[in-house]
Amino acid sequence: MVVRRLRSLSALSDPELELLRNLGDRRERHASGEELAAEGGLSGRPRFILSGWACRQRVLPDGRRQIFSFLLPGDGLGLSRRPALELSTTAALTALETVDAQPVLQAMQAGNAPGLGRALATLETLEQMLLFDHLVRLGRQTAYERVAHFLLELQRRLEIVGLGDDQRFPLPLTQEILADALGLSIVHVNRTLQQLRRERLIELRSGVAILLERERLANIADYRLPPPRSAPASPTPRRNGLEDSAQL
Amino acid sequence: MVVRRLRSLSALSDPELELLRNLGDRRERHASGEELAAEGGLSGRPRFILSGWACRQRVLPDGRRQIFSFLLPGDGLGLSRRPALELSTTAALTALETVDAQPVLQAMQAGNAPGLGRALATLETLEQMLLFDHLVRLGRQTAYERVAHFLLELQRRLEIVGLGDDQRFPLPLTQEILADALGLSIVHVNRTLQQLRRERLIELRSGVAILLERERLANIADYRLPPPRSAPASPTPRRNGLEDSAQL
DNA sequence: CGCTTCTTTGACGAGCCTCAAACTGAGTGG
DNA sequence: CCACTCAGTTTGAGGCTCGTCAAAGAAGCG
Repeated sequence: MVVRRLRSLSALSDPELELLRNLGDRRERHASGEELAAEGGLSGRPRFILSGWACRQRVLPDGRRQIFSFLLPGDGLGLSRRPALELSTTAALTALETVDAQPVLQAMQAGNAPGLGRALATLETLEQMLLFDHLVRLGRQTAYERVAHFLLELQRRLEIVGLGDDQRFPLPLTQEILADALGLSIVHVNRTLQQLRRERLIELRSGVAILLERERLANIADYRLPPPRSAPASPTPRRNGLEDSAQL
Repeated sequence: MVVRRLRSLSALSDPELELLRNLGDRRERHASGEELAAEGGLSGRPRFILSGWACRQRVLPDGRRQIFSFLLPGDGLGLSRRPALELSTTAALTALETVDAQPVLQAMQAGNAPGLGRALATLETLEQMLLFDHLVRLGRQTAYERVAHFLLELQRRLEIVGLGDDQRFPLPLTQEILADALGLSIVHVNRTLQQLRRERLIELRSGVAILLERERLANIADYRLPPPRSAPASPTPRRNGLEDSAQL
């Protein structure tokens, strides 16, 4: 999972791969709904996600909530060492399994992991790109476009780490969570999904999404995918990212 | 300007201050509307803004535009060395004056500018906080709240660098730019501003904004200011940040 | 089976957008 | 000094998108 994600960002040397594969101990499990860190920077507890979904969000005093980003298997939490402010909270959306990423950061600081350094730098850039995409969705797209764009983003991200294929992927989110991410009401998310289904663009049932017509969706949402960084991921036994125990 | 901004983030040693003050050469001027860098990372041309306003934005193929953030005097462009992707473009909103920030980055890499390192790290964190604030505005606030929140943010940021006081500040933006930042139509921005004026919460004329009732605005918009980092800025001869020649 | 959580549907209204046009102010040139 | 233009602001009318309220199904779970 993590190996796969980082390799998609930069070539890694054998010792670097070895380091990643040895991260296996120091695993941790978190229940759905658990708060992983009060701060945005998560300073001091850098981790990788092995399985499950989390999100970064802010809750307003009147109960409104805005989700900033989703964290999927292979993504990192708190990898950038920044002074922490109350930027956002990170919460597990499903049961979650993580590993300590500290050894990776140490190797980088010691200077003997240039590939990992590049990979993590690119990871940060990509995260920022996702934030920008999200701003465009919220600021300049209709509900219909937002949902389509968001589903395409998830499809792509999950395919990269080997969860799902080019049209099918796990989607363990309630419509309330979608609403809080996309800046819509639950009811309107529901109606929008129905419309996409009625038009045979997507299918959605029991935690699995299927993009029936990716091309048309991409046109609707003006979805442009990031330029590929390295060799495309090789086919892998399909997993849904929500198993009890996940690989690195 | 730059000195003031960075000092508000971290204590700086005398040599560090000296370094900043010697940045003066290698100034550059940019006309309003000019594109400063095609990429988000701006890699290779790190700069500080001495005077004028810029923004980071993305333009959709159908002409819609979303502004991600505003860059004010004292802010940096392309300071983080990230692999550049087509994340966003940076454009000057007014005539702009910048200086090369390369010497600062070099001193940091050489390891002999810990204060500057902290300052720039905090700067990045604050930038991300602004992005999150922006996401909340776009996703979960009404037009009325958005405008109020945004004006409060600008007031605070400009006060920190000594432009304007606790209720008055320069605002060289057209309503079209406001609309593209706040995810609204020009017409609706106009109506919202009128409402705020009618209710005697703000005044707006010829490039200057006045927040008549900051407290009430802050309540309306649920605006919470970031925790202060160091001593409050000392009073300074007021400037509007748009002069022909600006100080460091 | 009965609870809770999630999804779905309907009715209604408010917020915001679009279109269109008038108005203002700052140049620019005759 | 007066058209004239051009960018920006303001106003009105009308309509679509999306939110709110309410309640009825489904679906998971002990």
